[in-house]
Amino acid sequence: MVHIKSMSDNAVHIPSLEKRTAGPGRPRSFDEAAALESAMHVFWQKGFEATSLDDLTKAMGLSRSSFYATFGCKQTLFLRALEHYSENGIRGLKEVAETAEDDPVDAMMQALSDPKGGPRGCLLVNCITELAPHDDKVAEIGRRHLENIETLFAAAIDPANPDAVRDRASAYSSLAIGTLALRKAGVPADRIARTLKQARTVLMSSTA
Amino acid sequence: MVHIKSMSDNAVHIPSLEKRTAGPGRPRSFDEAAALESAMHVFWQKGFEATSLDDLTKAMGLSRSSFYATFGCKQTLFLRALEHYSENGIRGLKEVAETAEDDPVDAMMQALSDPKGGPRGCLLVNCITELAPHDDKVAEIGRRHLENIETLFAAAIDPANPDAVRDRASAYSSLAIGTLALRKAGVPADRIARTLKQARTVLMSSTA
DNA sequence: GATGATCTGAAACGATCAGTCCAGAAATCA
DNA sequence: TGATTTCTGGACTGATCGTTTCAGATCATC
Repeated sequence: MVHIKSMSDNAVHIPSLEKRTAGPGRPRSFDEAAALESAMHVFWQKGFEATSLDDLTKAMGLSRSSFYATFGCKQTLFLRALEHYSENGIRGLKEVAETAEDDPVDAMMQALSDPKGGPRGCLLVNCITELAPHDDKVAEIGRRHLENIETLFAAAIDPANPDAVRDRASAYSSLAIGTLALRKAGVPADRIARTLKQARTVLMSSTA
Repeated sequence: MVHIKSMSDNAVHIPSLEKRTAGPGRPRSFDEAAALESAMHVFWQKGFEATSLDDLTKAMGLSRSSFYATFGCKQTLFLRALEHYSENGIRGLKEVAETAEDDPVDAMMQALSDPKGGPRGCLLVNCITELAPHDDKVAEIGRRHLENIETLFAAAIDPANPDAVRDRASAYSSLAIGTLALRKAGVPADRIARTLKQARTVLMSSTA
């Protein structure tokens, strides 16, 4: 732990957000979005605390100087990575629901419980667990993410009246997220699938 | 991160386990079990990585020397703390189920979702999220813990034939654990309670 | 070619980390 | 009393941490 004056401090300066107009000078030789994506994957794999600046610069292919000139500091990059992850994740989940062949709810639960990230689970759930209790910004991003997931579930359950099934949507969401712990602990995938299917069958058969 | 040669290495030396026979010399002036308990709470609050030796010794009321003489190193203490937590937690959950006035399953879900640890959630779920993918020992302790929870649920659902309702027990367990993420993200308690109640009602009404 | 922005790589900063070691005080037993 | 063990507290090691700074190379515009 270093003197990072609480990651929750407001008004962090993010240099790269003031896009400079094309003019004289050497142009940026790396793709900022691609670098952000790479950083996200590192945070995803190792968590915030365990990710070092060397890990980041190595994965992003940047020198330390460019890193700080572009992203300000580790925490702001981290928050941007979280936002990026959330946007991507929600968009992806929406697509899963829309392109599902028969049961969109089932497809969403599958996608949440067995994410493309593999055993890394969901970056935001990881971060909520690791940091949210001590960091308001992370908590808020996490809350928004969970809320968006619930909204998608509600829409999938009853497109005509999603507000009425909000609690059930929340239950689906929580259940899928809960199975991530099983997966990370090494419980075999088929057992998790059975758990999910069982719950889905029961919840589906009910109209409550 | 330091050179901790992977926490998963086997055969870690734990000095305190060779209990010394009462003989000459100054007797130990602190309660090892109480110190372990204190350490557990620190890990619970901050996680493994973010907990420093100073945090530990301060909370445990030990000098650095006594700490290392008694517990060997941070990792072994940590693993002992996890075991201690799991035993306590399972015993407590069992008691909750046994002393529940009407619905033991409901009482268990409440206890899991709103643990005595408050916003810290469940220590083992936290550790699974933070460390299990990179640490076999943590993963194994976590897996055992989750399994024990499921067993308790199964016994509460159908004491006569718990094996038959294992999947449903797993669903209850995962759901309760999933709501911990909501809690940590700062979702209001009453909304979480509604989610839980909704799922419980539905799952209860079914015999599947 | 000059200017200016960005690049690189490396060095250095102060701080914190886990873990070791030591000297002296304190407390028990023979 | 003497032997033995644990106590405390602080100094120390070697490493890593996030961050800053700098000199020199590079590449675009004027």
